[in-house]
Amino acid sequence: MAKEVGPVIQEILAEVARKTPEEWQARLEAIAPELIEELNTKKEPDKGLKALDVEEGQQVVMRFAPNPNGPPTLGSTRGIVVNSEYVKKYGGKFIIRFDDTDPQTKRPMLEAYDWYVDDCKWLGADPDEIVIASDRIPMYYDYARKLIEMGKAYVCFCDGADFKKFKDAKEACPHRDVSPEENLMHWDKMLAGEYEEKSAVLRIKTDITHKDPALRDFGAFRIVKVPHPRPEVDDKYCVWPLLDFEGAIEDHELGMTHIIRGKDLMDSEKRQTYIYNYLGWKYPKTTHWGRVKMHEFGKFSTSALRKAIEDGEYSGWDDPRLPTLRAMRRRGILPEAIRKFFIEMGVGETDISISMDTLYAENRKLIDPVANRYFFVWDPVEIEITDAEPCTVNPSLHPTEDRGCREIDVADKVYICSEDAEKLQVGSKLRLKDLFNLEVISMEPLQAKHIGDSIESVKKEKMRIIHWAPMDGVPVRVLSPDGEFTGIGEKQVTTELDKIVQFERFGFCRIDSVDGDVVAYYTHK
RNA sequence: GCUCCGAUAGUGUAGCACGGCCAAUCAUGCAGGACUCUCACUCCUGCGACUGGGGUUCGAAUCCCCAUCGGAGCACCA
Repeated sequence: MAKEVGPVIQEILAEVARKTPEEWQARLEAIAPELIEELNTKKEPDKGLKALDVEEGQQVVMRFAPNPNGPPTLGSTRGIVVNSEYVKKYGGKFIIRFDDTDPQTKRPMLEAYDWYVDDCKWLGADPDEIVIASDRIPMYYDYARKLIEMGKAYVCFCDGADFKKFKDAKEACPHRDVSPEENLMHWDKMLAGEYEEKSAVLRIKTDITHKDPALRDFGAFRIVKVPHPRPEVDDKYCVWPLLDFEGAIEDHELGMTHIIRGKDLMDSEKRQTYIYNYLGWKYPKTTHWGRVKMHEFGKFSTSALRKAIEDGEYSGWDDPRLPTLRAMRRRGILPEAIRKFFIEMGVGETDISISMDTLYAENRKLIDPVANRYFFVWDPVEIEITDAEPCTVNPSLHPTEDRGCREIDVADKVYICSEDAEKLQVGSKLRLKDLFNLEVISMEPLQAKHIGDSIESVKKEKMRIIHWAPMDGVPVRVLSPDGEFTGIGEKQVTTELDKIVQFERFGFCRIDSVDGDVVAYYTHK
C-alpha cells in the first residue's frame, strides 16, 4: 500500500514545485475563494502567555501561595505575574494564600505578610482574596478526622529512619493497619499535646508498594510545639499540617481551577491526588515551570539573606544588590517591565538562567522618554578655565521631549570625571556639553583656555564631548549593585525626589532622598 | 538506590498535541552603520540554534527507541 502511494506523492510534490506560490494562490482563488483569507491570517506568532485550557464560559480561579518567611524576590514574582495575568486574561479570581504552616523551620516573618500584598498591588496583581492558612487549622483537622474514619490515614509512631526502611522495602509499618477507632484516639491525643515532637505523625495511606518511592504513604501532620509568630495564633496549635495536605485541602476549598507552580511540586500532585480521590474531588488543571536563575545573583536562600542582613552585610531587604522586589522598586525598575519580562519568559518546564539585561532593556524603553537628564560627575576633579566669563547655561531636560530646561551657573572652574581627565594632555581640545570648547594648557594643575562656543568646530575637529558639574553642585551618592559612586551633581536634581533620572554618560537612577547629600539608587545603564 | 521531568542561536522564547506551509519566530545580546552636543533612545544591516545516534515515513525540530547532559522528588521544609 505504502509502496503504491509513494510515487503518486512524488508526482504531486513535483507538480506543486513546478508552479509559483502566486500561481497556486490564483488557483485557490478560482476554486475556493473563501479560503484566501485563511491563507493571509495564518502564522502570526502568539505574543504573551499560551492559552489556558479553559472550559466554555468558565471563570478561572488561580492563586499565588508563598510562605511569608521573607520578602518577595524576583523568583516569587513569576508566580504573581503569571497567575494574575491569566486571571486578567480570562476573568475570574486571583487569590494570595499564605502557606504559613511551619512555625519552626521556615518560620514566617510577621512583616512579610504585608510586604507580599504590597508588592502584589505594586505589580498590578491586586489579590481578590487573601487567605492565611494558619487561620484555618481547624478545617484541616476536620478533614484529617474524616480520612482517619475512612481508614485512609493513620497515626504513625515510627522513627523517621525506621519508616524509611519500611518504605524502601515496600512494607507497611506496624501502625498502618490499626483500626480507625484506635487511630482516632491517638489523633485526639496528638491534638491534646500528649505526644512529644517527632514522636508521632499522621500519614495518608497511598500505595505502600508503589514503584515510585516518593508516593508511598506521605506525612500529613506533625507535632511542633513552637508558638506561631502571628499573635492571633501563637500557641493555639501543636499539630501542624504539611504542605501536601494543607495545599490539597485549600486548593479544593478555594475552588481553584488551575494551578501553575514550580515543577519541584510535580510529585505533590500525584500524592495529593490520593486525598482528592478519597474525598471524591476533582484535581485542578496543573502546569509547571522550571527554576529561574538570574546570572547576576548567585544562589541565595531567604534564610541566608536574613542572616547577612542581620550581620550588616546588606543595608536591608531593599539593598540594591539584592534580588528582592523591594530592591527593584527602590532602584526604579517599573512594574510594567517586570510583568512583561515574566510574561515573555512564559511557563516552560526547563530550568533557565537568564540575565537581568533583558529586564533592563524592557525597563529602559519605558523610562527613557520620561527620565530627565542631568550631569553627575563621579570621582570628580577640578578644571580651571583661565579666561572664563561667568555665565549661565540652560541645557534641556530631555533630548527629544520638550520638557523645559535646567539652569546652571558657571564661573571659572568646573568638575569633570577623573577618568575623562586622565585622557587629556596639554593641547587636547574638548567640548563641555552644552557649555563651550576648551584647550588644555596645563595638566598640574589642570587648566584650560576657552576656544569658542561653536558646536560646528566640535564636529569638524571631532572633539570629545564630556559632561561636567558646576562648583556649586550638590554631593551625590549613587548606590548600585556594584558598589557606591560618589561625586557632584547639578543642584536641580534635588527637585526630582522619587523620580527616575538619567545621569548622562552614567546611567539611569532613582532619586531616593535629597535632604543633605542626594542619594540615588542605580537603575541600569 | 528507586522514581519523575526536561533539552531550539550567547541568553530567553515561538513552532511539537494533528509530520510537509521551517534553508525555523520574536526579544535580548554581539558586530557594523545612520541619527544625536550622553556611552541613553530611535532606525537600518549583519551574526547566531533544532544535544548525539538509531528507527518509522516519500518526507522528522515535530512520532518511537537508546545514549548523553541538565533538573527535581523519595522530609516530622515550603
